[in-house]
Amino acid sequence: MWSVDEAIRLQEELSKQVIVADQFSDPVKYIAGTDVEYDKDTDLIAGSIVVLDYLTMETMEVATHCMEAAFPYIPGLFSFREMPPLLKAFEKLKIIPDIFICDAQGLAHQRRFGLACHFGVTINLPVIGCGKTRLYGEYEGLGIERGSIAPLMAQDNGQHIGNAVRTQKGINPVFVSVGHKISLETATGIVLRMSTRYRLPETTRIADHYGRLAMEAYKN
DNA sequence: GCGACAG
DNA sequence: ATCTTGTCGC
Repeated sequence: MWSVDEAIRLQEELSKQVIVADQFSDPVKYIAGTDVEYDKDTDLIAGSIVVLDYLTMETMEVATHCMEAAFPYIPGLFSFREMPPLLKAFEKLKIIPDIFICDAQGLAHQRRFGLACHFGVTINLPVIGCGKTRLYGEYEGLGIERGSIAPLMAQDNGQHIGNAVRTQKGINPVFVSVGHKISLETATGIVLRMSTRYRLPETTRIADHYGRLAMEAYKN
């Protein structure tokens, strides 16, 4: 595997490849969600990818993969832990989605290379980062209404690296940032559109559900 | 040295 | 991530 130093060098190198402009087919047909489940008493992790019809939000395909975690959880090196099962699940997909939404950060990362960037650059497809909690960057003045947005600013150079987004009135925001081949504005709009009734986008919720099932099935 | 720290 | 039911508040 990678040493911590090697992993950081790789991030610094690959981060140069991130594309922050919209590069996907105009009428978006399929949107995917990714998530990774953990087992509480083993090292097993399950990667899960679900493909939804962008307009109807109907589930079109599910792909999962269970394996042993090969890298520890280190804030900032998260992708080295969760990428392996996600790539395995990706290889099983028959439908190639137009856009992915990862349950983690993209550019809103200390080296501007969170899991959403690493995954996106690796598969060379559009990816949005949508984390449940903040990793890097500061924000203030986020409104209470659904649809409120506050810029996430990097503390090291003041760069606008993401958005804190209120997907439901009075509920904690999610943190949206560019993964690859999409703009922050487009990414933010898509996350809001996919978060119709809950805090998290449907893509993430459904991926989480199937990941849980896959873990159970694998253990039995 | 102390606090922060995606899942 | 995970341990975990009812409960406080709008």
